Amino acid sequence: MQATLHAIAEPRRREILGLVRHREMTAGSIASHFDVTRPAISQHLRVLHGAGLVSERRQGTRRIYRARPEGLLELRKFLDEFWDDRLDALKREVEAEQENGDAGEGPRR
Amino acid sequence: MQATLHAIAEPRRREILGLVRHREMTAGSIASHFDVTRPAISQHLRVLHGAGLVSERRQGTRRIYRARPEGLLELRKFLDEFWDDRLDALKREVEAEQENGDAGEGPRR
DNA sequence: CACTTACGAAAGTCTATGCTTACAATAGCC
DNA sequence: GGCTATTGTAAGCATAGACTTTCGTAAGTG
Repeated sequence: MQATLHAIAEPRRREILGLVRHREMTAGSIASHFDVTRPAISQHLRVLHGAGLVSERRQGTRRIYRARPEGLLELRKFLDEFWDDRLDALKREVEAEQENGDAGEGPRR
Repeated sequence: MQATLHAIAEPRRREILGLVRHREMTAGSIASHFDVTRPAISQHLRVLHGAGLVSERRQGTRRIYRARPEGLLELRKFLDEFWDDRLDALKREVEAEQENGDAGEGPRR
């Protein structure tokens, strides 16, 4: 998950993901969408591939990339758990507050 | 969302989030869980707070922090959309493949 | 008021990283 | 075999960022 977060924390890499989200693209055509040099994009693609966020397929000398949404599964799970746990905690707090119902307490803070 | 990703891409900051996920904590008690200096944690807390991932409350000279799961909403949405879109695309591809049913094509790749 | 406690802010250091300019590798074409 | 096209790799550079030490600040306490 560290690799996933590190990969998508970089704006350019998220843009790349957006490009290959629906269709396959060669490294070259991906690079042509940006104003940085091709090797820079190549390095981003390596990071994305290393994190399992894109698949790489070779066709002759071309390399064809495509988004791999499964690569985001672990992160999604992390966020969902965090979210649920926190909401549960809020719920427990509210309930505890109601149980020791010392009226006239007034709004805290 | 850039701020959110930047914030949680750092492992130490995720640990901090884990600490204050269920309970409030002062900056000092948070820092005591790590082997780096207190100012380092203070800087992490500033990043987390700037990204809206923790709330900050002052009580005398103490600063009390707590996780703010709402701060993850936008990122969750981004991931969900990405996920759904991509699965939809896969579905469309499979259907298209079935429609032009040239049998004997065999498994690709 | 002096003293302590609990912090953040500022400045400097060191590493990580995104970028560039070479260069190498591999596949097709004549 | 040469030639071109498409791409990754290597090395170097400049900026970002995580950390440290030092200092400043605000709230209590005697």
